[in-house]
Order: sequence, then C-alpha cells, then structure tokens
Amino acid sequence: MASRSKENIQKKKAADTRNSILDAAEDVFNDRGYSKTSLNEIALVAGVTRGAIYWHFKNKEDLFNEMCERVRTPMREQLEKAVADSAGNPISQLRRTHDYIMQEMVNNPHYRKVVEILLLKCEHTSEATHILQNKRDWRNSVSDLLQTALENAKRQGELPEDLDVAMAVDMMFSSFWGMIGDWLVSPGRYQDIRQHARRRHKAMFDLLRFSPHLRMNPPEDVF
Amino acid sequence: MASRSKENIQKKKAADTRNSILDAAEDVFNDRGYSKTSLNEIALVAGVTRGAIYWHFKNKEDLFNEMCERVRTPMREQLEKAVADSAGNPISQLRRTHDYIMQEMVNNPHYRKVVEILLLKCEHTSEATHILQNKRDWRNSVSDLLQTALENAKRQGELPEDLDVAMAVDMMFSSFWGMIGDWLVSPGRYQDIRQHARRRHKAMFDLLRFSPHLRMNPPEDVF
DNA sequence: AAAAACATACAATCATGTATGTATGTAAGT
DNA sequence: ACTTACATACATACATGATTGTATGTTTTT
Repeated sequence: MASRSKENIQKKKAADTRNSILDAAEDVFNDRGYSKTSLNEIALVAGVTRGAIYWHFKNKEDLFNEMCERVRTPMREQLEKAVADSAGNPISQLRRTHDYIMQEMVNNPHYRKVVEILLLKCEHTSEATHILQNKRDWRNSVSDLLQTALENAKRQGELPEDLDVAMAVDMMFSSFWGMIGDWLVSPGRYQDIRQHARRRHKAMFDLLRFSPHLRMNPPEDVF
Repeated sequence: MASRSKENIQKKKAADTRNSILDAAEDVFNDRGYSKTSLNEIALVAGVTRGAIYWHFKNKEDLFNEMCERVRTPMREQLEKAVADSAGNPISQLRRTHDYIMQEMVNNPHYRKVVEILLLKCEHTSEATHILQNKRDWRNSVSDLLQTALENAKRQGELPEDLDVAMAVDMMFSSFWGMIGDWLVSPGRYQDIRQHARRRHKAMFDLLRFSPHLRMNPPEDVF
C-alpha cells in the first residue's frame, strides 16, 4: 500500500505538470496567437522545458486539442445535463443554461481563454484542419442541444408550431457567438456583459415567438 | 507628351505589380493564414520576388493593411453613399444596402477573401495590434452608419421612438458578422446565403419593431 | 547619369523534431 | 537486503530548415 501511495504521488505530480503546461498554453496562445507561439515559450511559462511538453503531448497540434478538450468536455456535459433536465419547461431551462454559460465565460478563466483563442487567436488554415474540426464539432454539439430544446418547447406550446427550428438555431447560435466575439474584441463596450446577454437572449425569444419570418413558410413579401 | 505617356506606362506597370502582389496576398493569407504565410510565398504566387514586395510595402504588416484598405475604402464609400441617400425611406434603403453587401460578399472575390481573412485567418495578438485596430475601425464605421440610419428611421416613424438604438446596432452587427463567420466556416450549410441573409434581416427588423426588450426601458421581468 | 523598379545574395535569428542524457522510483531476482 | 534492470518524467543538445531585413546588383526609362 505504501508503494501504491508513492506511485500515485508520482502520477499526480506528472498530472500537475501536464496541467501547468495546459495552463501556460492558454496564456501564451492568448497573448501571442497560436501560430506565433513556440513550444519553448509555453515551456518557460510552465516552468519546464520542451522535453516535458513532448513527453505529455505529441506536438503543438495535440497540445492545442487537449487544451480545448479540457474545457469542451465539462462544458458539453453541463449543457447535456441541462437539456436533459428540461422536460417540463424548456424555455426557462434554456434561459438558465444560457445564463450559466455566460457566468462561466465571465468567471472561469479557462473557459474564457479557450473561447477567446478559438474565436480570435487561431487561424483557420488549409493544413491545420483540426482547428476547423474543433469549431465544427463545438457548433454541432451545441446546435443539436439547442435544436432538441426548441423542439421540446414547441411540443410544450411555448413556441409556435410552425417555427423554423433550424433557422432559429442558426440565428441564436451566430448571434450568440457574434456577441461573444464582439465582447472579446471590445470588452470595454459592455459595462455588464451578463446583463446585456440576458436582454439579448430575451429579445431573441421574442423573435422566435413573434416574427413571421422565422416560420416554416415565411411571407414572400415584396423586395 | 510621348514621354509623359511612357512614364504613365511605367507607372501603370508598377501599379499592376503592386496589385498582383495584393491579389496574391489575399489568396495565400486565405490558404495558409496570416502568420504562417511567408513573403516569399506571396512573391512566388505573384510571379515576382521578395524584392518587389519590399519595394512596394514596408513589411508584412504594411502589406496586410494595404490589402484590407483596398477593400475597405470602396466598401465604406458605398455604405456612406447609401446612408446619405436614405433621407426618405431609411428601412428600405438599409435593406437594399444589406442586400448589396451580401451580393458583394458572394460575388466579389476581393471582398469575400479579405473578410474571410479578417474573420478566420488572422490572429489577434498583443504585438500585432494593427489587426485589432483594423477590426475596430471597421466596426466603428459600420456602427456609426447603422446608428444614423436607425435614428432616421425613428424620426420617420418606421421604428419605435423608444428603441434602444445602441442595443439594436449591437445586435444587428454581431448577428450579421456571426452569420458571415458561420457561413464562411460551413458554406455548405446554406443553399442560398443571400436568401438566408434576407430572411434574417427581415426577422431582425421584426425584432426592432416589436421586442419590448430592445426598448430604452426594458421590462425587468422575473429571472 | 540618375532614378525607378525590381532581383539576388547574405547575415542573423529562430522553431521544430529528434536524439541523447539523467534522475528517480519500482519490480524482480538472489 | 541488495543489486540489477527497467520505465517514467523529464532536460539538454543538435541538425535542419525557414524567414526576415537589408545590402547590393541589374535593367530600363528619362
């Protein structure tokens, strides 16, 4: 048992190193951008050498993906749980979930940093398709969740029967991430981003409920 | 006069070289991302050497800015003209302008490429503040224009008197660029992006007209 | 001849991947 | 109980290649 304990201590230390590398990556990627960041800089900030990074990660791309995963996994789980719990009252559950995400975005540095990197600090090149894949995966998982929630809301009578759910999800999604991007570019523009996000979220549901252009057969008015 | 003409020919040739460098920059930045692109690659695609680039531009950053300017200047002028012409019917003028921008985005490769670079192909680092500045400038000029147009619409009675114009502009802006970003990430998602954009634009104006949460004193309902 | 519009050559730096070194802990054999 | 062997978890060193800025040609007009 003593040896077992010692073994665990070793493993914990290695895990700590790994996490400190990921922490450093969040900071350096944020400051210098993904491409311009060298593994050496990350190593320096983490208090190790590049050797440690190559021990824990295959290369820069792998490190990047693991960094994303460390945030995406708990985020997705939280969202899935939230939607699963939304049996009775999908809209208010969505509102709570939205507020929870905004809270995490503001208060959880890991969330904010990784989102900031994905939105503003990495390039979408033809070779580094993993970044594109990362974004698409994120989008798809969130979209599916939203879609489910909106369908639930339709069944509950909280949203119009003929709501164009795909369109609504599209609009909610890009409006939300557009706002987040805007906020990250110019944080000073918002005195209270969470309050702002709440208003926008409510406005968005006014839209879903009342706009004829988000129905399955939108009006073909003059143009 | 002959000498003058020959001189002009020379100058035109130089201007052609300059433009071909900027064209090449649009393509290579798009393919490889801003950071990973070397000036040599751009030179190769443009059919010149790095010497030509350093003759026409101070460095990579300068080249980037000039590339943006070549699109931003005509775009801003078009928008300014459109808003100036909107005396009588701001809303329909805004709709036409929105449609015009989408048309350019789809049909004008220069517009699309530069927007794609700014949204997806460049990193926002602490040293390369010119990129941040570029984005802020773009945002501010478009926001001011939108703001003016919406104020006009209020005066004409086309929008509610107590509409929170700043909030509305914010929402329109981030919703629009969020959509564009989404489209550029997954073009296949939209069979007809212009039609999609039109629906969204109309829906957005439903929102401006009818949502109580976009008024100056939004309802403080339960949360 | 001199300026414009480039091309070529060079020096300095820097990042990546890998190969090799090293320290520590542990499992196995005797 | 002691050594040997080995694996983990890194650090160090090196080879390679790429990029930038600049300095120095070269050609063509004027």
